[in-house]
Amino acid sequence: MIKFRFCKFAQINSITSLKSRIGGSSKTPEYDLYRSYYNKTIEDIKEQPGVTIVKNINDAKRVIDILNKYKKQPHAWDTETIDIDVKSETPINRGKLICASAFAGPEVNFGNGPRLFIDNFAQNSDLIMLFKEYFEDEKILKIWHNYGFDKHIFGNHGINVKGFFGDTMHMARLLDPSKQPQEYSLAKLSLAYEDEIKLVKIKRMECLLKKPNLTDEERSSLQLFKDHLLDINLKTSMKQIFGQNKELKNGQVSKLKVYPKILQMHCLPQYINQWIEYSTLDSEITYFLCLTLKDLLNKTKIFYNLKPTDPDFQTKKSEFGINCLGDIYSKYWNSLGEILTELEREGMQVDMDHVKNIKLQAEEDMKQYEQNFIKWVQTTQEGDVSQFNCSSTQQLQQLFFAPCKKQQTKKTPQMMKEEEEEDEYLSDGRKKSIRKEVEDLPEVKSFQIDNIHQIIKENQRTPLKYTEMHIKGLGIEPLSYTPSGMPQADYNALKQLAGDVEKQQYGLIYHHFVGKGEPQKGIDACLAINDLLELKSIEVLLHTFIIPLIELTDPSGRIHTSININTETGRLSSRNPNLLNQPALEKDRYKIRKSFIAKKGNKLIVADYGQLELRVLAHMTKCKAMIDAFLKGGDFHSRTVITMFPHIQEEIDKGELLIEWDKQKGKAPAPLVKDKYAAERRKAKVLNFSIAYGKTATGFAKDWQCEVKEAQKTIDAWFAQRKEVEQWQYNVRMIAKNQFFTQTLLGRYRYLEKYFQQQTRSYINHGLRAAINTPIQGGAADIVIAAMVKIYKNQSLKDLGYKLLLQVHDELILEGPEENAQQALKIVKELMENPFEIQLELPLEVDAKIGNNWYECK
DNA sequence: CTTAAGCGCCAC
DNA sequence: AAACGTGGCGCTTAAG
Repeated sequence: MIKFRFCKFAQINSITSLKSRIGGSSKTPEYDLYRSYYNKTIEDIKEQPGVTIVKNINDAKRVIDILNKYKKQPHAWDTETIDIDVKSETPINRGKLICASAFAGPEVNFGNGPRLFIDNFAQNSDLIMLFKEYFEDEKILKIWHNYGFDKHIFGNHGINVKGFFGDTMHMARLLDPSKQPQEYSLAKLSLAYEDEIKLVKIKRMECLLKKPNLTDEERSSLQLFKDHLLDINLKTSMKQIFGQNKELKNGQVSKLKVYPKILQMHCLPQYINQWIEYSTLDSEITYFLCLTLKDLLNKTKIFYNLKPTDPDFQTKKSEFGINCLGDIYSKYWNSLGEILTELEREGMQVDMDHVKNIKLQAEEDMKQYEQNFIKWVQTTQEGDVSQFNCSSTQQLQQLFFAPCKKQQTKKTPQMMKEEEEEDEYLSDGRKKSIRKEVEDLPEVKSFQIDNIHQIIKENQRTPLKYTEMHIKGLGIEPLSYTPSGMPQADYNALKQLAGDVEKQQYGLIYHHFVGKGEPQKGIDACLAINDLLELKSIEVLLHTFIIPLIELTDPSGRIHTSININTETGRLSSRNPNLLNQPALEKDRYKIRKSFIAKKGNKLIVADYGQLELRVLAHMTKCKAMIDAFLKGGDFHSRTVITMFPHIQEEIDKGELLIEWDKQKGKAPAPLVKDKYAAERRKAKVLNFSIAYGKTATGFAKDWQCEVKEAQKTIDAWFAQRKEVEQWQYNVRMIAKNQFFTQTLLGRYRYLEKYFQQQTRSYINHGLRAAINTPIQGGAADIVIAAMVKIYKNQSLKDLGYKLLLQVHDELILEGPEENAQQALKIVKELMENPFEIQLELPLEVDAKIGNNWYECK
């Protein structure tokens, strides 16, 4: 092999010399360099047995004919991309394809065998466009791993991929949602299901070899596959194949691993063969993994609400007409896979003027609070602390609670696991830390700060970049401790220090200063901490919501979050940015939800399920009291209150108290529960929500600031009328303990071995809480997913121009033409209230609103 | 420069 | 013996 053919090339042959071009423009000198070199590389590629390489138009045309010839069977695809940082960026309008690989079955011979590699770089950079018609043919089914990503990348090339057969990541999630998130990578799954995949491969081969009308082409493909590919079952990670230990200047080898850039692997002769092997293996594994997972999903039967002792255990279908996980996939999750990509691409329109406005406002508001607080901190310190960082937890811990001893921490299951594990190394060669031991806080601790005054230390000529700031602790008794044993400096703790400043009920720090005979200082401290709390709350809004919104909105003014199915309960999650945790209305001081708007001429429809999880609980437990309360309607928590307190029930019976009153009918003839018994109602509400989470008396006592006994009495009062819930929870816990799983409304499984294998109480308790929570939370997710599928498939909504934009756990957001809003709203409500063919034990209620922005619709 | 841990906080 | 379930993510700090 001729290396360094061009002199100038030496500079990019070294892995480290090339600065990351990821996310950059492809019209750069570096790219040109790759292009010029690549022409030669691609000509010199060694043909690998079993792999067909497409490197010109003629190859492409020939291969497309073959793909079309096998259009009756699904084809697995995978892509490799540049110009995108996959960790932090949406692939929408970002990222380009440099090659694609396919596998359509071991018998499908693309010329040199069943693995297909399509080049799409340099002189071939539009080769993929020849496949446009193929990809857009919805009759030809394609298999993907993490479909959303590839679909968007193709979208960037103007190819609207259709014919979605399945996503192996979603299949694996459905089959077993209880793994760590990183365990769903193609590499990890191929390892986890290695044995099953091998069997599927062999069976497939046997079946194909028996095929009566096998062509010569097919026979030779099968032979190539058998000789060269059949035994390759595991995908090695890119890091493993291409990672090298960095060479230090002194010639030693560092533990630091370095990796070539994607383009280097694609373009440099020393990588290209391995690169092609690596890329084509991806689609081949996706193909067999899909067959394997489909099989496993179909084999995983669902017998919900049936005990093994029931006579029809083996034969009875679930009430939803679902026999196995495979049915859930084909009925709901397959569509969901397609729906999520559409939500992502559609995105939400952002009112940039509003966001920029509130950004300025927030920054302005923060200034004064920050000044006030730091000014106060300065009064407690001898040295200069003008650079005190209010966002630093450590500095706050030091300021308030030092000196203090760290609390002895109990070993968490996580720590026990870490102790057992062998040393793990991080990608940069560092040993993965085994949870650092924290130390006691000294009275004075120093922190590194920017040397803004350009102070020059003794024995130094120039000012160093950093200098030190010393913080002397006030020595307040810590109120609570973090898991690592440090004093907690969260909202709760700081609030207790400050007290209620408005009401002049000063908090613990006031008493601290009073003890020292300085009450005025105490008041000042409370005021300062109060300002700090204000500052922190604004900071959170600014940094978690406002700034990311500005940074991540695309040039056309829409924001595209990426939506994942990656929770253990089957809920969705959202990233870049997370749009599912927008501040609740009460906390949204800058009305951030007003930033999410409908396009001009459009309206948003926001449709919420009312008390969805409680309804799922009522349905699954068949709890009479709860179902009854829901059927009667009105304020559910008020209804809960009256069943818990007999004297309140009496007042209702006598007509001295009302559950609800329509204000349009004038003044209420009697007081309402939510007014007269506001405190009780609040408790009932918390109970209603928290019991599903498995919260205990101790937890309630802490929240309500009462004795555990009293909390237990309230809980008992709740359960007294809801015996079915108690019984159901008992049953579910028993199944969890004995069989290590729990099931959602639709019968999806969540496996709990990991909680019960560890024999620590904390882990087991966690498992038991997860067991009773998952059916409810996951059941609610099942309902919303079913509703999304119904909405997506509804022709009337399509005709009205309404499209789904987002799901927020129990809420769906759609956008469409203003003139059709009322009509669409009716349909959406109807579909959401009837997500299944069957009716539940109680109706589902949906509250839907029309508005110009998300705020208006709430 | 990078990565990761720890903390804290947002939602349902 | 623990004490409320499911997530994403920004910031600080430490370390290679």
